[in-house]
This record gives sequence, C-alpha cells and structure tokens, in this order.
Amino acid sequence: MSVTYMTRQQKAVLQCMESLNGDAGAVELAELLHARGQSIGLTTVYRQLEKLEQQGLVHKIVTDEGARYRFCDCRRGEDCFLIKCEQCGKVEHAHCEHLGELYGHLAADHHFRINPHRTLFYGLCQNCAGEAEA
Amino acid sequence: MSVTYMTRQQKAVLQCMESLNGDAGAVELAELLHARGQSIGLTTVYRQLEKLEQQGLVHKIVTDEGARYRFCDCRRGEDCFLIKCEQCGKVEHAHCEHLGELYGHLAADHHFRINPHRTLFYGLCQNCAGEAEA
DNA sequence: TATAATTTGAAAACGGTTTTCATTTTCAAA
DNA sequence: TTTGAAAATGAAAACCGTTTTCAAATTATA
Repeated sequence: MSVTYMTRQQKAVLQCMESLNGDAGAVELAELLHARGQSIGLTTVYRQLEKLEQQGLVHKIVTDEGARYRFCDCRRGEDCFLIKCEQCGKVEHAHCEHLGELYGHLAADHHFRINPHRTLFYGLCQNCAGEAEA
Repeated sequence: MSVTYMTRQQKAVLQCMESLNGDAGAVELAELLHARGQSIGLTTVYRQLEKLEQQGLVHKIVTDEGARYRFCDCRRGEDCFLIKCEQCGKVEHAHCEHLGELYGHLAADHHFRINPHRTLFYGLCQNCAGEAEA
C-alpha cells in the first residue's frame, strides 16, 4: 500500500463495514451502500473487501451459503469464536475464556496454529437447542 | 428409508466413500467412480452424498473452495476435529483429548451445542507453520 | 403382466464470485 | 498547468460448484 489517497469507494466500503453490526455478504453490502446513496459496482465491493481482509480489518467467514464479512473490532485475542446455527442459520460471535488455552495446546502439542477469525463452529444456538429439547 | 433395495449407483457411492482415505469433492468423487468403470451421473452423486449425510454416514465439510465429503469412521466421540491449512489448502483430520471438555463447557456455560463433524478450523498445519518460522 | 412409485442423468438454470477490458481517476514528471 | 503512466472502477461475460427440471429407465406393488 504505497498509495496516499483513498477513493470514494474505498472509504464507503470501510465505513459501511465499520458501522455494520454483525456480518454481511458482499451482495448484501453492495445493496446497503446503494440504499445509502453510494453508487458502487459489485466488483469493487469484492475488491475492497479482499483488501480489507488482507489488512486484517475485516474477516471473511465461509459458510455453507456463501461468504460473510465482519469488521474486526475484536482486540480480545484468541477468546472469540464464530458459530453458525445449523437450524436457524444465524452466525453468532461469542467469547470463551477457555479458547486461548485450547489453541495454545493445539499449537504446542498438535502443531496446528489456529486462526480464530476464520474458524467457524457449526452447531445449535441457545434458542434452537432449547426448542429441540422441548 | 422404507426402501428395501439399493440401486447400483447407491452401492457404488457408498463403497467409494468407505474406501476413500480422507475427503473428496463431489466432482472428484464422480471422476473416481468413472475411473473405476462405474457410470454415474454427477446429479446422482450429489443426491447420494446428501442421503449418506442425512444418515450420518458421511460428513459434509464446507470450505472456502467448495464442499468436501468424508466417510465417518470416527467412533471416538467429540475429540476429533478438522483443520484446513490456509497455506497449502489441505484438510486434515486430527484428535485432541481436550476438545470434549471445551464442547462440554460451551454447551453448559455458553449454550452452544457444537457439531464437531461440520466444524472446520482454519490455520497452519505443521509443515506450513514450520516453513513460516524458518 | 399392468400400473404406480422411485431413481436416474443430461441439460438447463442458478447464484455467488472472479475475470476481462475499456473507461475514468489519480499521481508524478515535465 | 499539461502529459503520460499507473491504479481503480464497473458493466458484462465467464466461471464453477451445485441444484432444478423433466423425460426416460428401473423397481415395487396390484
């Protein structure tokens, strides 16, 4: 990035991701931008998302129904995780204080260095697990 | 499944998955079957994989480059996990005795019931992590 | 048999993503 | 300021894994 300026489109995508609560798909994001009066081609949205991902500002989460992107406001290290409910489909972001230990163990003893920001757990969320029991 | 017979194609897909060491994509599997002299349409391969998945015999793992399927020989409960190396792209299957604890904790204290067979960790495998350090 | 139900597979559709390429914008040099 | 090179944009087309469609083939049941 030896570039000194930011294009209108770059700013728009970054801002939109920053203000985003949760995650969004690329097409969804383009629609959001259009709704806000920003004219941006879908191709450019993809390109900017890729850049932001490379800079570590945005995380790309691949699910069974396409990629989702979320702004990384997570400065809490390795204790955050993403889970997609297999029933209702929602992707949630949560924290667990034991995750760091596990990842440390996986690195030290199993030689796997986990990237928490792309790792996606599948399972049942509280709501759906509750319904399943009832 | 109130059906008493198995079609030639059903048998072929099941056998192929059973004999598979590791995981394969649907197209890959169809090619494998053709190479073995089995004539099967790609559509049927997809359909059989879906059936096998519903029966719990085969797991579908969604990665950043399409779905992969693997035969479930895992009777070891919740200690197995799947990890895709972000560098070399290989999906590995490994075991960790601490995973069960974590999943228990996530269920009890965070109300998330994890499905270990679909959950995919991203990170670096031993090889690639070694190279990164050197 | 005859008929109904299931399975198959080629072709078409689908949907998210990437590529292409001509145009526009920006930067840096003159 | 021009001017020419480099970078960014975006519409259209290509891509690719997957799903749908539908007519033909297979199998079960009457």
